[in-house]
Amino acid sequence: MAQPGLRERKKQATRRMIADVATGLFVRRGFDAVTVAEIAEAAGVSKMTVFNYFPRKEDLYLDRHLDRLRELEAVVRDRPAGEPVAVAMRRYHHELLAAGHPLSGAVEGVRGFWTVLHSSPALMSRMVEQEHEIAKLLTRVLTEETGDEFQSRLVANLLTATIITIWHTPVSRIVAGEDVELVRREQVQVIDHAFDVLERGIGRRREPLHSGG
Amino acid sequence: MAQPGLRERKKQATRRMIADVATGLFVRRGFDAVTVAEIAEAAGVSKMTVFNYFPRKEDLYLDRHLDRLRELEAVVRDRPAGEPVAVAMRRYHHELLAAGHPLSGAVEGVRGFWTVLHSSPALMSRMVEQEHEIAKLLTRVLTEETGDEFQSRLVANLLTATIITIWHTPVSRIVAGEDVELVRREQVQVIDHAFDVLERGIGRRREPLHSGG
DNA sequence: CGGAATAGTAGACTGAGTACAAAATTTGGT
DNA sequence: ACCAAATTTTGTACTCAGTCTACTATTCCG
Repeated sequence: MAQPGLRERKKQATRRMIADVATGLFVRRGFDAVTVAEIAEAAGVSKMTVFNYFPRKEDLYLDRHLDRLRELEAVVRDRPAGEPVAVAMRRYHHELLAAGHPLSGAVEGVRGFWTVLHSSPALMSRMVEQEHEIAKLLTRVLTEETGDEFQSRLVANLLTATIITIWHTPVSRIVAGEDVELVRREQVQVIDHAFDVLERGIGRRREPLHSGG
Repeated sequence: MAQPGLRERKKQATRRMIADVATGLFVRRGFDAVTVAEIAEAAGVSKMTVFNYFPRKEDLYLDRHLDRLRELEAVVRDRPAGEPVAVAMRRYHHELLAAGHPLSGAVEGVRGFWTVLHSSPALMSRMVEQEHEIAKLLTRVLTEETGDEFQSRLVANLLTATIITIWHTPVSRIVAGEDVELVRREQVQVIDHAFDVLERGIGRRREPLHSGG
């Protein structure tokens, strides 16, 4: 079994350290007001090293992207045989929420995260690009599975739109000052409603969301 | 009535001229190989003037974006009372196709356009950002109409995913070398199939796309 | 230990985008 | 035709992200 080895462990530590230093500076002073040279200096490392680990400045802040991609790929690939993707994805999001995972969006920390994100067009742009990469990933995986590229891309794009909406909803509510615990509780219905619409289509009339129950 | 006036007419002419010069250079030599300074020089204008008209270099190439937003907004706003958005949007895309409009995607010119687009990550990123702006626009218009922001965002994002897929499909087929006329003819079904899935959901089994008929 | 990989450094360079103040042009009124 | 205000354009200098290259330090493994 591939024991990481000193070299690999040092690399991961350096990577984390740089990202943490950078995030700290971004949160305190805003994304645009911090230069990469400053980050390098504060992290005790050369500017080139920063770019070695993070090809773009924005990636210093949005550094969980690869993990997310890997997880979403696993959700699709490892689902029970014959189970529709939407079902697996719905379950996954319920689990994220139940586990209090930051990516569920219904978590205290998103307030600060979102504020920094919104302060910089460059960061927003990169985030949108990452969402696009989710769609590309899902397209690829589904195409491998079914062989029908058009249908796969359509489903992948719709699925991604659903995922994005599910994330955006609690985040904007929390940023708007709503109670985190309340948002968290109602998020169960948000997830179910979004996937209901995805599975049954926007052409069907449905109950309004907060109709009690 | 506000006759344009010399000043305004000159501005529009200058804008067009700069965009045309830039596009010409991009097509001939690739997006990244052309500097803004060069474009300015070739257009007989200062670099600052270029940035006056186009805030980002990428906007020199993707300069129809505002027009597109305005049209999509009109499609939603001016649809017959009570008609579902998806129906209006489906009709609009059939009309684009029938009119041989470049934005239908099923047109000879997309080959060159797409090649340049794909050659540059910066351009691709900007295009994705523009697609995101479509979703934001639709969210805003639908929210104004219904008052339900969550539902509006969900529908807007799904609608945008559908639109994107509808555009991407003929483009990638044409780039792959398929016959433009064939793609154009089959695009009618692509549009209908995509909107069927949007309206009826991905949970329903449907006929495969090319089952004849 | 010692040579091969690999990680990190220094510093110069490119090019997008901004700041600012001076110069040119259009406008509308007289 | 002329003038003054408003607006557009320009030149210049600047900042900063990101790249390139040649050099040094560290880790790996036999």
